[in-house]
Amino acid sequence: MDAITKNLTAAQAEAVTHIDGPLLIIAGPGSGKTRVVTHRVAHMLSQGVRPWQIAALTFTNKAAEEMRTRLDLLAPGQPVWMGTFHRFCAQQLRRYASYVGLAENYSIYDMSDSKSAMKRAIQAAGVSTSHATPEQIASAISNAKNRLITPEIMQQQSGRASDSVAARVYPVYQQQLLLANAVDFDDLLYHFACLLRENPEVRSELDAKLKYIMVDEYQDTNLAQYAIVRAMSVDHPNLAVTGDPDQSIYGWRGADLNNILDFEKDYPSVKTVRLEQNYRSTPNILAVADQLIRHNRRRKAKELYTENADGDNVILRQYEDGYQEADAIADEIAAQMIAGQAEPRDFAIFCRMNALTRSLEHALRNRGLPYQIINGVEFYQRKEVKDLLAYLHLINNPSHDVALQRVINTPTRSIGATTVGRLQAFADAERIPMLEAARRASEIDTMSKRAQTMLKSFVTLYDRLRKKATASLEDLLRFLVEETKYIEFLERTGVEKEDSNPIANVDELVSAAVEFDRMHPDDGSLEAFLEQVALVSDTDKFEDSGNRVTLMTLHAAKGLEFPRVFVIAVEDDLLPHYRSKQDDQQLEEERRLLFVGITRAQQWLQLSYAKRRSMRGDIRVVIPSMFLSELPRADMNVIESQTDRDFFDDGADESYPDSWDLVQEPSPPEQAEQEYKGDDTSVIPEIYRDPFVSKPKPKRTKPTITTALQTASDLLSSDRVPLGAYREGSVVRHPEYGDGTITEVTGRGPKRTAKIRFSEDQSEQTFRLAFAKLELLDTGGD
DNA sequence: TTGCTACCTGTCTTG
DNA sequence: CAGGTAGCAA
Repeated sequence: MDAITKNLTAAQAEAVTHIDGPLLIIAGPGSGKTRVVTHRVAHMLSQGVRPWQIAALTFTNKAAEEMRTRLDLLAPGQPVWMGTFHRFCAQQLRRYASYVGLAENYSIYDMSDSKSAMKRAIQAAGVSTSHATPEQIASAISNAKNRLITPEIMQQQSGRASDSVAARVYPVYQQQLLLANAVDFDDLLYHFACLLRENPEVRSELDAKLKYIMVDEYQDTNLAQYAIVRAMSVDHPNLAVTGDPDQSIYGWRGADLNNILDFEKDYPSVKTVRLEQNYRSTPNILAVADQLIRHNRRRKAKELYTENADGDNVILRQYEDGYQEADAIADEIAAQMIAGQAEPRDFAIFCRMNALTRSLEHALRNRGLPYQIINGVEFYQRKEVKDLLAYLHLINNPSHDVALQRVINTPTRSIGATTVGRLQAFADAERIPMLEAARRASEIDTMSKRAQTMLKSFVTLYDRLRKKATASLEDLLRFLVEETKYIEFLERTGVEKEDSNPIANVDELVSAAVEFDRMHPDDGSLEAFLEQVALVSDTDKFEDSGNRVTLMTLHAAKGLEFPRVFVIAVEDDLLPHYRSKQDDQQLEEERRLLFVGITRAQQWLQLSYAKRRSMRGDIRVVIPSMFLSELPRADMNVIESQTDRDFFDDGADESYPDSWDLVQEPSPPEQAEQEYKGDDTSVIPEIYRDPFVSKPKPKRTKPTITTALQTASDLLSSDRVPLGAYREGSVVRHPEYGDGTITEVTGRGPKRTAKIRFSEDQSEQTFRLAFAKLELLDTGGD
């Protein structure tokens, strides 16, 4: 026993000291899995294993970074390869690109890229979408790739109608991707797996080079990932996998639970270590989690236990509706913070769908509580960012047809759908990329002279940009924005943009480029930047640096832990999701999802549901999740909704939280905000500084006339006049219309509206008070 | 041929 | 509620 193993339990040490031969670590939640993995690497290094012989594969960049950080504490600066499956495959494919028909500068299509590529392929295949939507076709093809089914094999299998449609699109789609020198996410795994299968010399070379392979979250591997790992562990079967069948939540994207359940069959000489002691949660939380997961049939029995001290009971709480839920949770967070028990970073709020974070967001913002949302509208998905990235993609890879179609008329250059369609037809006929087709525009006889001229000038612009390809990213981006007059384009078209600030996003992208230049002084190529961008996910943006409440989906929560956790909307049709209720396996996966959520909590946990919830416009009566009835009441406090407000009595206004309505009575939430601000103001502005935090989105309700923004700073600024101060006779000033007098006030909450007669031209306009940029000059009353 | 508006439809989780 | 599409005006 050396220094590395001395602080470990017997089971942990057993796993850490096992170097050669297959190893299966069944690691329950909070069992110190990362600790074991990093100590194991450190131990291997101390025993003479060379760092470049080790590769650790994870599912998220976050997990890889965590591993890297913790290993650096034990064995600083060792070049052990750590990263996601997708990044690993992307790098290998750069080396072996020609083996699968790609060039080394191939592009990685993101979801929306592959979606448009799919649509084009469906068209080109001449397939009708009346029996299968493009999404269904895409999903069938994705499933095929995850199971390493080639287009030829898929065509031979006479499956369901949607499959046979997909089988016809599949080869066309792959053909077009190859022509565009591009891959989708599934291809990264698929191509590399096929490469290993068809090229024994490459396989054995990598097997020998990477003698020690580790896979994290092995329960989430699909067949392609399984095959990749398997292929690299034939001559040197020193494969160590960690996982927990109870935390498998990616079945819907091809993960095969059998990979871990049958690991012992695949590798007969395997050593299996079970880590069952939990170091994270209180016994109460663990008991609830354990009782829940016992209802699953397809699992390996596991005894979870902890020596941690008893904690608070788990709270199961009912609310009237989603808004009350949001307000009450925000109040609870504020209260726990004021009581000095906790700070924002201690809290996490989990939900099944991203859409559910909206009301929470609003409630937290109203109280000045700093928060971060892990998904939402992702920075790299925003239109202006995607536009500029598309230019970069096209500069890096002239065959990138999806990028070309995005930028060819952005900013508008009078190259419309018809022209693009003809260009595409010509490209398809000649089997050339569309940019190449544009160069030969004069050969396209169906095309008007005008369109040909426009295409020519686009190609000229492109060639000018392309000359800058080897400059620094910052220079390239600035040149690009300048040459395309992109800012002017945004200013011209973005007048009605009410959320987000597109120009600020452009600046943010430039900052990201500057940062990348700085971090990669040597290898800072355009290609590396684009790969980086393609392979970061929303989940990876989680940072513990800022002191903020975290909102995220249950899927994103895996692998993380928080002292205090709320799981919201534990309701039938949401959790379990209604599309999962038909199928037993899917239902069990939903149960595991809740299990993952519960086991993130260290000391305090609340599960909640509402009596009714408004979903996509209308309000529905809610049935609590069946999972709630499976939980042991001994470790829980069940709290039903106290207030019994009659929903229909109040009409539509009920659907807005009370805090909107500052007119009638000062609501408790506002008081909470005041108190909290007095207590500690330092945390509040922080959220608005961090460029990588999703910006608080203003409520989407469109103002009737005004284009004024309801910005977060408006909501937070203490000098904001309460809406109740606006009444008939008040004199106000509007930035555009000048001074005027309120002639009429109607509505409540966000709908509270004032009619204003402006003195300048005697015109009368109507404004929503919550949104209009009005300055109150005289209340006109007492 | 382009660009805008109004309607319609689907409906989740992600590298 | 939001993105995509169809239909219409310029």
